[in-house]
Amino acid sequence: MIEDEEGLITTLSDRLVSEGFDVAVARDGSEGFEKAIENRFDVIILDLMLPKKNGFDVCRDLRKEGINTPILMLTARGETIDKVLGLKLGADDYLTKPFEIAELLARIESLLRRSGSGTIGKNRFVEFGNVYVDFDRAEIKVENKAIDLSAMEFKLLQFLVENRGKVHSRNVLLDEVWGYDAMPNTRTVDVHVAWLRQKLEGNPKHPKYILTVHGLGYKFVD
Amino acid sequence: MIEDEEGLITTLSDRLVSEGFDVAVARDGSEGFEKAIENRFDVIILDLMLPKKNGFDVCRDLRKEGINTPILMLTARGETIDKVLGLKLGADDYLTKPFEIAELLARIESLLRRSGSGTIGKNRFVEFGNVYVDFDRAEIKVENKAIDLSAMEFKLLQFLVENRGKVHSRNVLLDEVWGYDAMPNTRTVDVHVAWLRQKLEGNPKHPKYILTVHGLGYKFVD
DNA sequence: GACAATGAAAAGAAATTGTTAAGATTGTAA
DNA sequence: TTACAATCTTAACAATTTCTTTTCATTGTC
Repeated sequence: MIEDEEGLITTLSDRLVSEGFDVAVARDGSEGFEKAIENRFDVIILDLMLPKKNGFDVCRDLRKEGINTPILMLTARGETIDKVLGLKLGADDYLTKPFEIAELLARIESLLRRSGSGTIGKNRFVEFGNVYVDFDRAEIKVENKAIDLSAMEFKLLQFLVENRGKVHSRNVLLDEVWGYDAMPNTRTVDVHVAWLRQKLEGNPKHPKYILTVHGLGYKFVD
Repeated sequence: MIEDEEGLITTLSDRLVSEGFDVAVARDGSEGFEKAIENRFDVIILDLMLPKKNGFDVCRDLRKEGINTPILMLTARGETIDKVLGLKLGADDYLTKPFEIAELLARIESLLRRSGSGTIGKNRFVEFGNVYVDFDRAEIKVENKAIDLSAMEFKLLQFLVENRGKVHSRNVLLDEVWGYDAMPNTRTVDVHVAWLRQKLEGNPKHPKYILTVHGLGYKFVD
C-alpha cells in the first residue's frame, strides 16, 4: 500500500489484516517503488497524489521494470483521472475516494482472481473432538450446543489453535493474545486457560486439547 | 446477455425475467461491448462464438475499460476452451452448452454473491420473526405496520442482515456503514443499534436478532 | 520429601455496554 | 435566506460483564 494519508493507512491496513492479508506500507512514491521491486506482492494499492514520486510515475516505472503485480489506483475526491493514460501506464483498476472498504475489498478480490493468486475471506472454522469453533461468528459448539466465550478466551483459543502443537510460554501468550503493551501477571494466563478447559474439555481435570507443559507453558493438540 | 442463438435468447431471457431479473440482449460482440460500457449491469452472460467480435475479445476489452462486472462465459458443445486464457482476460466463470438453466442460475447467484452487488433484479427482501424488510423500497414492516428508519439505521440493518451470523466490530461497522472517511466515535454505533432494537425487536431489552458479542461487536442472527 | 509450578475459587478492579438527553448537523419548506 | 424538523454525534452515568489479582490446595520434578 503506497499511501501518505495516515488515517487511511491505519483504517485500511487494520481491515486488510483482519481479512487475512499481510500489509506493507510505503509513505511516498520512491519508497513504494523500491519496496515493490524488492518484494513479490500480490496486489499494490497505489495513491495517485504522493510525495516524491506520483502514482502515475510509480506505475509506469514498475511496469518498465517488468513488475506485473496488479495495481489498484486510488484517486482523491474530485480528482479528474485520465483513465486512458492510467491504462496505458499499466494500472489495473481505479477507485475514487471516498470509497466503501467493501468496494475496495471486492476490487482486490477481483484483481487476485484475475491474476490467479487465489481467494480470501472464507468462513474460518476448526473442529476437534466434538468441539466446533467458528472464528468469524465468534461461536463455539460443544456436542452441538452453543457455548459463550469471552473475547479474551476466544483470542487465546484462536492463537493456540492456529499455532497448534507448539508450546507457548505464558509471556509469549501475553504478548500475542493480550498485546505487547498490556502487562498483566503471568498467572492471568492460567486462569483463562482454566476457563477454556472448563468450557470445552470433556473432562477439565484431564484435558485432551489444551495441555500444560510443566515449567514451559501451554500447547494445543488435537 | 451477449448471444446470437435466437432459441437460447428466448428461453433464457424468459426464465431470467420470471426469476426477477431485468435482461438486456446484444446479438453480436461489438453491440455487447458498447452496451456493457454504457450501462451498469450486474452480470454479463457472454457467448464465446459471436459475430463481429468474439467473446474473448469482448471480455479483454471490457476489463481494459475498467468494467469489473462479473462475466459468465458460455462455450459451445465440444468447443475446447482455454481456461487459462479466459481467466487472464478476466472472465469469472464458464459454462459449456448444453446446460441446465438451473445450473446457470446457480452460477449467476454465485457471481452476484461474490461481487457483493447483492442479488439485484430480484425485489430483495428478508423476513425474520414478524419483521419484513424490503431493501429496494427501503421499507420495513413490523407486525404488518410500516416503520420509519433513518438512513443510517437502514444502512446498518442492511449490512448486518447481508452479513448475518458474522460478528462485526464497531470499527468495521463504522467503515462499512459510515464509510472510511467518516470518523465518529465508536459509541455512535451502539446508539444506532439501540434505536434499531427499539424499532424492530419485540423485546428490546432481550434482543433476538441484533446480538451483542461482548468485547467484539455485534452480529445479526435469525 | 522439599520446592517450585500449576489448578481452583473468589473478591475487587477494570472495561464494556445500555440508556438517556443535550448539542451539532443536515435537510426541507416557507 | 431563515426557521423548523429530523437526524446524527457526543457525553455522562448506571448496569453489567469480564479481567486481574490473590489465596490456598494440589501436582509435578529433582
